[in-house]
Amino acid sequence: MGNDEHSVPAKLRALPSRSVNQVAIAANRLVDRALSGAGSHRYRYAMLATLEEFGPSSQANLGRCTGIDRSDVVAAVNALVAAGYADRSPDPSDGRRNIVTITPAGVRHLRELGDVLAEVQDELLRSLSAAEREVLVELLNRIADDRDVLGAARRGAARDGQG
Amino acid sequence: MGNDEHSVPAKLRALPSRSVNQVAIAANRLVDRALSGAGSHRYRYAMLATLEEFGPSSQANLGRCTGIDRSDVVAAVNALVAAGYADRSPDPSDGRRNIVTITPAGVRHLRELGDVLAEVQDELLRSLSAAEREVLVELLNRIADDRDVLGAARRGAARDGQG
DNA sequence: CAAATATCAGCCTCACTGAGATAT
DNA sequence: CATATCTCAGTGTGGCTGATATTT
Repeated sequence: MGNDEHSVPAKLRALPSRSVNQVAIAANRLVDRALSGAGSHRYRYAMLATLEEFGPSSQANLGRCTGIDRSDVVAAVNALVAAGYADRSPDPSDGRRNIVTITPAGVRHLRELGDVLAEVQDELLRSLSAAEREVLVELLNRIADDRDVLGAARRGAARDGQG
Repeated sequence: MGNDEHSVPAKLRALPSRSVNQVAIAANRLVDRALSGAGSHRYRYAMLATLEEFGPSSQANLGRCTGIDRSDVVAAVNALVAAGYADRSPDPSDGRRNIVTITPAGVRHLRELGDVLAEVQDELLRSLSAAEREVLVELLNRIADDRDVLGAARRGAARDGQG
């Protein structure tokens, strides 16, 4: 029989969509394990980071900034509020919206999770030099930005605010 | 309110695990749509490519080469056999194994899917130059190889065959 | 009326687990 | 006996859809 040692076919190694997916699987495994060990979750980190960097935000906007589905934002905000890491209050100037605000405890939690995640990235990327890591992230973000525009346009967003 | 135009926080943009996941989501969306349009599936392409490149193989080995779980290999092989793209027969020299072989129709199907996938890659990576695409794949494969060794070791594989 | 928001209820699939029967 | 293979049954969850109520 041809190949009883496991090696990946050239056709698959040369397929970017596949390589990126394999790495994403590994990355998510590491991240999810680490964050759940820290009593948190990918989505919550993303939302806390957004709230800290951009200030209070509607839930819809949180979804846009993080790429998390509107439907899942609800649950994640619930968790943040329940843990005391965020406050949710109705927007006085727009009755449709809730304004979500990060709390001091949320800021502390964000820092902790940031430390945890830094270790995870280091583990994930240990086979890459610092320069290579930068290149990788730059290329990935270029693709993500490119595709995200379409996604947002298709969904009819990217139209409110400073737009 | 801080940021009503949707832009991604720096903390998230600088997180490789996140960037890679965003791109993987976009990639899988494109690939799955295209392959299902061609009446096929990611897993089936991976297995056909493996069978063509390495020759007939046990199902367990197919799983190792493609990174597809043993459990999902069963269903994918079923589909290939039902479509006439592969044959499955018991291994005369090892009663535990099935030997899976690609058929001529399977080879033709593989080529078709290869064409479809080439277009998809081009669409996914349209914001990158040819050189950048190569760099991206090289870096991703380095990570995947690195992490895969561990995964295989943890699972107790990478022990049979040529060692 | 059209469009945006928050929420809920639920879907599908992928990656994965556990256990079994069989064979080495 | 320990280990490997194939198979099935089932799980968790991530990303997503559809619908509703509310407000703009």
